[in-house]
Amino acid sequence: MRRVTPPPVTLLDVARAAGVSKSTVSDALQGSGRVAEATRDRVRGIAEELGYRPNSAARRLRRASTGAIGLHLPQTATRLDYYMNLAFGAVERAQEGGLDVVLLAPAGAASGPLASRVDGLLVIDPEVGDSAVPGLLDAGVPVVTGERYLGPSPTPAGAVVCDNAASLTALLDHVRDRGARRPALLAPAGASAWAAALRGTAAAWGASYGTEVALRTVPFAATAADAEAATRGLLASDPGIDAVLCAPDGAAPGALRAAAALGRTAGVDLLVASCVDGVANRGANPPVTAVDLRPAAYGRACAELLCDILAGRAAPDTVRHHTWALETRPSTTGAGRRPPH
Amino acid sequence: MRRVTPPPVTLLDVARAAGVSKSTVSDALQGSGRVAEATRDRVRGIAEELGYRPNSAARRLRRASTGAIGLHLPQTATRLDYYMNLAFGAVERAQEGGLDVVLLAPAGAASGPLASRVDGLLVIDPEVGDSAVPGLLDAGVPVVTGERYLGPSPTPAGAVVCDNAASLTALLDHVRDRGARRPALLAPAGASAWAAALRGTAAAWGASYGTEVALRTVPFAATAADAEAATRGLLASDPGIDAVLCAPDGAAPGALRAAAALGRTAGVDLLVASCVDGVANRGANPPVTAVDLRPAAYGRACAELLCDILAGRAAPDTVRHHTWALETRPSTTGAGRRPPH
DNA sequence: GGAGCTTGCCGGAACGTTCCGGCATCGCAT
DNA sequence: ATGCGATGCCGGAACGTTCCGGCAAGCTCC
Repeated sequence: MRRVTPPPVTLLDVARAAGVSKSTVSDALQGSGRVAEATRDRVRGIAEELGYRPNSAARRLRRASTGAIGLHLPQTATRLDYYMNLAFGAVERAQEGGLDVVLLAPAGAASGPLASRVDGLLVIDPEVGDSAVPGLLDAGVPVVTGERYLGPSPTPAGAVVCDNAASLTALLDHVRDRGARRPALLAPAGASAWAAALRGTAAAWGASYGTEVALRTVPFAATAADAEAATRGLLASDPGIDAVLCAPDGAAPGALRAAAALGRTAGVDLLVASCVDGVANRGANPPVTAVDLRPAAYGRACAELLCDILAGRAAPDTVRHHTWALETRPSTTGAGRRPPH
Repeated sequence: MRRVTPPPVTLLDVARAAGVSKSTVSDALQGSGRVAEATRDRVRGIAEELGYRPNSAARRLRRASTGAIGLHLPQTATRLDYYMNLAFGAVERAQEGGLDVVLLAPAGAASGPLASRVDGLLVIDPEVGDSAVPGLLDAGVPVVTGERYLGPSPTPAGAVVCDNAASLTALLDHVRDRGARRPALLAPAGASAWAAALRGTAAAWGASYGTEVALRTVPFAATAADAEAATRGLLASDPGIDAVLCAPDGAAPGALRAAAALGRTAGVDLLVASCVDGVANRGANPPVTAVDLRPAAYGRACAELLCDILAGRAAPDTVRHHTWALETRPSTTGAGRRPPH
């Protein structure tokens, strides 16, 4: 069997091997202090040769920083590949800044002394109803939220926001352009900034066109079954509806099912679109038009802002904007047009 | 503005407040050493009152353990909610053992001194082609893999495996039971244990029934489009095929699309099932029969094994088994039966 | 040629915890 | 009384790093 503990090489080992003091080694490797270039190179070489790996616990203790950031995702995230993409984007960017990302349990409560385990926190789509969020905002470390937090009290140190009003408007304009006159919105429940923006925008858009966007509330992470039921209800109470915009990721196929069951042709008779893109939309039949929030890039942006704040490169209370893209697919072909291909 | 640094309470502060030494405080809080019950309670109370939070960097330095485990997911995982569920299961269980989970970047290469940042590693569905895996197996910390690693060299300290042969057999038996006589398998590319088991099982099952299970290779994390193309190809080359088992998560809707496009009725004319359950299957039209690998429980099991190994409760080289469940849905109703409901 | 500056390096303290050995004190049996 | 083990607590060292003050040696400049 291999050695259980291949004895770790410390700074002192390198120092001895190089015939200098540990301070010099530290300075040489860190690029700090005053060290002759020749010495620096020599020390670097020896460290490399010995396979020196700095002990991160010691470093963290001394520097009073943990070298890690926490990532909190909505409790309901587990069904959405959207958040997986976002998480990996964040990990990638954090790594570039030398930071680890520790995944926080959605339940959140039982975790220990958060402040001593992470230097900062990424809180994605914070919902007012999420009991873990206040604790996170108050953990004593800088917090960057993905989307704003609408709850009371502690202001996060930063936020990266999407222009949800603009994206829903674009979606509504798009289905209108494809012939829809009575669009409906399956709006997410809960008090997230996203949900609030969508509801407000639907009302505003309706007002500006002299029509009203029918609203139906579905769970934050609605399933296809939720969307199907909501769509059936919607069409039952108002058969004139000719487009269903489905807010949550992954639920749009349910709207397609409802359409089929009610004898409507999705994409022609009844346009269907989703406010969040994801694998379920691309794989649906027909594929569903959606707003691509570019989750990986979103994750990167959040991590980047947190890195910048931690490094003092960005002021606290910085707000940055993240851009989206409209992915047009056959589910919004419209009656007057031939389906592509 | 709030104080930037609400001065951290150390062991020494508690000791002073309690009128004892720091050793006693440490012993009292850890439950170690010999401390009078009365003292222990008093110290606990004071620590609580002062809001004492142990500094994890110091603790880790002293204990020579990091208090964290790393989690590596396949590079292609970002599109699959399956891995998100698995990850959260692992986080939950790790937290019960007092461990943080740090998410490793799929690319993996650029990471620093892994061994000093984590006490152990979870490597899920390790593919031979994944260049990050050998480095992880050789990082000098215990590794638990989810599914076996088929590559050469370093043996992981533990593994949690699924009986993929049994689950695919169950799926094949199920479609046969529903009338299918010429099932086909959309098998994943790549050299993972999962892919290997599926191929082997398909061959064995075919042999035992005197028929041959047609094979078509699709990417490890195939999209619906991949599955659609593969299904078309399959049916073109052999129109007698009456069931398509789609290995990768999220791809089965493509098989449904292909069926529709070729004038077959999915669930009746052509049975469709998936070897991995996920939101895409549940939301498809019709919903797709699948093997539920219970990813959250799987993640828990992996984390639990690693915790046990780290705590010395499980021997190195332990292998544990994880159970699956067959989720029967309308996509495999079969010709002879009425679709449910 | 001495004052004053810069350069290159070093020693030691500190970060906050855990853990080991040691020292009183006390009770109990001899 | 004396010995002795158990109990309760304490002091100090150690973990490996960073960072600050300091000290020689060499340089410049009048």
